[in-house]
Amino acid sequence: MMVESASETIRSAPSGQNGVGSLSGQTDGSSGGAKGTTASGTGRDMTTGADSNGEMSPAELLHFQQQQALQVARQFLLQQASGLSSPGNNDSKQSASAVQVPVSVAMMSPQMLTPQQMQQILSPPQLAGVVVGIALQEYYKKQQEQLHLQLLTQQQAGKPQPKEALGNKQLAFQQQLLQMQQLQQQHLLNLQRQGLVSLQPNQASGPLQTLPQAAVCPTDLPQLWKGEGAPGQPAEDSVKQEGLDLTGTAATATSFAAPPKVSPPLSHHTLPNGQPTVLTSRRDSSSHEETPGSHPLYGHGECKWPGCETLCEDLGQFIKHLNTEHALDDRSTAQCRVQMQVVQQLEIQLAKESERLQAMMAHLHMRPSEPKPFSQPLNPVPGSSSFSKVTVSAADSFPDGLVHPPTSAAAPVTPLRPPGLGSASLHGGGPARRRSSDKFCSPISSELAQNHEFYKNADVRPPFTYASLIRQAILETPDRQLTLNEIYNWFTRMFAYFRRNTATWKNAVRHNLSLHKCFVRVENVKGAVWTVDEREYQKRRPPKMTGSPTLVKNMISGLSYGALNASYQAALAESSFPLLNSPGMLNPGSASSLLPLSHDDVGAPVEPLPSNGSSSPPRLSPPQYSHQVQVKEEPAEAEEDRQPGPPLGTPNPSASGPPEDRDLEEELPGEELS
DNA sequence: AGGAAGGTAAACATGA
DNA sequence: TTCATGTTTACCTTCC
Repeated sequence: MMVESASETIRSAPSGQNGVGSLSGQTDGSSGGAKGTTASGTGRDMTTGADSNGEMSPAELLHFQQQQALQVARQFLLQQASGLSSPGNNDSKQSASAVQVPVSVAMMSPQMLTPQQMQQILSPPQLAGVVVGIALQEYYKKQQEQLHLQLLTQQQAGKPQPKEALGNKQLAFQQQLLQMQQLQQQHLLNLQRQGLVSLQPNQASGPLQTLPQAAVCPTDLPQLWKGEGAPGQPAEDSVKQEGLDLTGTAATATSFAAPPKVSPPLSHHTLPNGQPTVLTSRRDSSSHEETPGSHPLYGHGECKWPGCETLCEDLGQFIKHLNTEHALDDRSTAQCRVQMQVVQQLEIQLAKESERLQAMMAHLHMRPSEPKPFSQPLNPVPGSSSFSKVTVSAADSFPDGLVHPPTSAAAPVTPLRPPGLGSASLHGGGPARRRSSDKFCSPISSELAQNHEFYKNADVRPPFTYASLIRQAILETPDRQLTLNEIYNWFTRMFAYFRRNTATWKNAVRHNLSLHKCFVRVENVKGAVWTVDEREYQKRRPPKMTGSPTLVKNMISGLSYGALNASYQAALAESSFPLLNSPGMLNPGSASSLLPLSHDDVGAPVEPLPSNGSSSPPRLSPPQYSHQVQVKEEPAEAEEDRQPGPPLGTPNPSASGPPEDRDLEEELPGEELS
């Protein structure tokens, strides 16, 4: 049975059922890998093209390459001089894989690293050395290729070139290469000393191979792109990547270059559901600023070609400039290759990060103490007990009121339990059925408002009961009514968790709708819609009064709704004000929905309800549904509910309660009390 | 230990 | 017939 449900989930999810088809690809990471492969292949193609499409004469080419080599060497020496060892020696533990830097930090951090934080980690000055190493490697290879090309060209073309001249040049070039090799080795040793590289004997000749995950710091790329230019430029300036705008096509993938334009490096590559878009995202990111009359390499009146910045008045001029200055030549090709390498590195890193994200999310689906084997993160077994025990205490509002859940990296943010909430957050090893918000203080609307993005992206089961979720879904709508399918859609829209196991939770939703009296089915012209009877909902579950269960019980059984309502407020005053004051409460969606609700549910008990007689729908919450409300009518209970006159002097918000009070009232329901 | 609440599964009915 | 919707029951787990 479970298997069937799971398979159904798998089938139904991509089918777009209930309008969630757009989410179907969220967990499919294969595309990224495929694209990555494509990128690699393209890179090789480009390399080949560079070799075969050279238009410069060998002498020019050699000169050009030498200039580049010198420039790179200069930068390298600068890096050496400025000291790659940056502030934290602890960084020396960031070994071979620079990716491990965010890994360790992220894992140790109580909160997930934001892309900005990752950026800070990935692009500190010490990483410049890595980049220089890559640059050296790149240009070293290129020099070799060009040298080989030169030789081939000369042999085939049979150009009558003085052997001596060529020999001298080759000699000088080879010396240069030798120098570069030495620099490479020196650089490698330097990196090794600092722990940036774990040197392996067979890789000593190629730093790049030792840095497969090295985070290419694009801030250094301009140095490469500008390598042949401004030879007299002070080295310091070359490090500053001054004025470089990397927001063009090439740099959008690495747009975390210049500080003012700092943007999360991964955010551009991560869909809201957390899936990397890899290459497509590069296109997207480059095209996002593309307008019908623009060009991805043209923006803000200047050429966005890496290291160019040539001012162009209009697009036409730019096109002309592009065709003249950035035609297909070795230089452009080399720049492309550099850029591709950057992209490749980022893709590798992205793949690593995505993998880590999956592992983290999978981990979060298991309780830490859960000895069960690692379950399939992307397709949890529906109905399994382990699945039910997912409850990461995401309901716990973060004390700082921040929305910790990420907006870009698909919420690896672990909803870590705020220390201050103590056991309430744990709710005792909480299986999902003990939704924290149901029994404790976190209001669902507040919680959802605060962690909306998190639940939207992270495959974490929301710590709310189905009933509270359904209620929230209904209350969020202006009309306070939803069809079943709309409720489904709300679930899938709001919670990544509910984008799978559709058969399970949909059944649960229907079950809850039918089971709980607080959900009223209203026959509409179009069909049936579901509304919420707040009174029933609040009556449904008693507030968990701290320290006095008996009191609660007495209240439930003996007091009228008004008294209960008063107790709600008392409890609220004690426990929930901080939460209610949280920014989440000001969420427009929830707030807008709260006001009328308060009017409805709070006012109802005090109003002379029986005006409609006992036959009237007792749980007719929304006034607009004065028409036929049917189903699930419990006249007896309704009569009970209608015992007017809150004896305990319940504040009657329906009379003249300020909106704030109404909001508070709305948040009063038992589930939101502690 | 037992009840309450909630989650899950399933059977069944109904209507489009 | 199939599917969505709705109802109901049963069983389970967890908490109190």
